[in-house]
Amino acid sequence: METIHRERLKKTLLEKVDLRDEDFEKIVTAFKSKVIKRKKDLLRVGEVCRFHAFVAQGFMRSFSVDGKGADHIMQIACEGHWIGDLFSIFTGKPSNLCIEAIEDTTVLLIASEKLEELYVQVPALERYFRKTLQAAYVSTLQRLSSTLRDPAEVRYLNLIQDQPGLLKRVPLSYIASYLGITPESLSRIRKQLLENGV
Amino acid sequence: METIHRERLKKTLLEKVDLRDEDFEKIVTAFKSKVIKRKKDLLRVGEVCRFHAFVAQGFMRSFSVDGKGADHIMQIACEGHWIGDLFSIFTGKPSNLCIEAIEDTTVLLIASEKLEELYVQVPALERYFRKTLQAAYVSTLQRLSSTLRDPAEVRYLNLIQDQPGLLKRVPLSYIASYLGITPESLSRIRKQLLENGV
DNA sequence: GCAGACGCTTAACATACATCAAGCCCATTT
DNA sequence: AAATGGGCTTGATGTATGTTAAGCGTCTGC
Repeated sequence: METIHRERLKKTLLEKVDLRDEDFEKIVTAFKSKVIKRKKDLLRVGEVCRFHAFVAQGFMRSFSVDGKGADHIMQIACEGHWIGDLFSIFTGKPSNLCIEAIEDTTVLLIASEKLEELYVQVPALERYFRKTLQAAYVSTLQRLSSTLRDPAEVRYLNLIQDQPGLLKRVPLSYIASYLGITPESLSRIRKQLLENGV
Repeated sequence: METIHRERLKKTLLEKVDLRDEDFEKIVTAFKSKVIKRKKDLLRVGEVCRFHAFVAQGFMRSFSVDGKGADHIMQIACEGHWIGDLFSIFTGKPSNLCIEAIEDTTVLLIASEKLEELYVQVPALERYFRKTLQAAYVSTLQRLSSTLRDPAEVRYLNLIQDQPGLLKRVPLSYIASYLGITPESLSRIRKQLLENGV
């Protein structure tokens, strides 16, 4: 594993918990790195997801495909974030999601079983994941709330305010899908905003 | 605390983890019961939520109010389920939600701080809440996914299939709000379904 | 340098759902 | 029994978003 990716992982863990160097060494050996080319996938619909993936460099997305073949993006994960299908990991059932690289991406993978074992040896790691899970849950609740009550224009503005980097590196069609609208609708919304000087 | 409510709590915990009687005794003394009359609230917008509430009997709902004064129901919790504002509990910030009784309801309250202390004394309790949190998160992800991809009719059918009891005890206007539509729209959807003999 | 694919935009039209306003049914109060 | 109010439905109309189809740049592989 390249040093830069190790350091990226270490930095991310240290943001939430204290970790002795020897603990980090134990942790890092449980990961293996993998490069995924743009538009290639890490998980396909129907497979059981047995890993958590840490995005060391690049962008990944997870999405489901509806009856008409349209994508619906659940998550967009950039450097320093995790991606996986928690439904499949926790229940052991086949995933309804596809996980794929948006650009050439390096992920660090850890088997979910292995992670459970590490929890016992390194309690700080369990604390890290509990905190991360809590934060992700709260953020999903807010996304749901916003989806239920705000029009697409407001959701778009909130998104680019929270994650300005997205616009630069992710196609607009993906952002539209993440917001739950079509690329055409997003295009109209953006035009409207431009005309009003926002 | 009435015996029937103690037993309701005990039964719910035992569904997910093993628990010695003495541990349950330790746990149960940390709760205090409270009766909330129909339409009265347990938490108001702007307050910091410092508790988890176990619904021992009755129905509670949590909702936010938008700029036009319309409710948007985030959660409907019946007997054996938990309700609270995780955003506020985890961040310590004031809540954007109101939590209120749908019918006369008995809740068992535990301070979130107290719960943290109990985790140390009774590891099985921490395991219980971790599992519960995971399940709730996964279920929220699926609700979000459905909200993004399915029309309201499908979401309604899924809801009454998963929780048939709701229809009997919760006003349709609340179900509409939970689905993210108006009561008028839900009424039309139900009419349509009746005409098609569903 | 060119063909093709991709990402984005635009326009015309269709649909799902919201809004506004009215009225009905049923339970509760008087 | 009449009056009241809440919950639900209905109809007419409005709006946000979807659908279909076309076109336009830009990048990329050949």
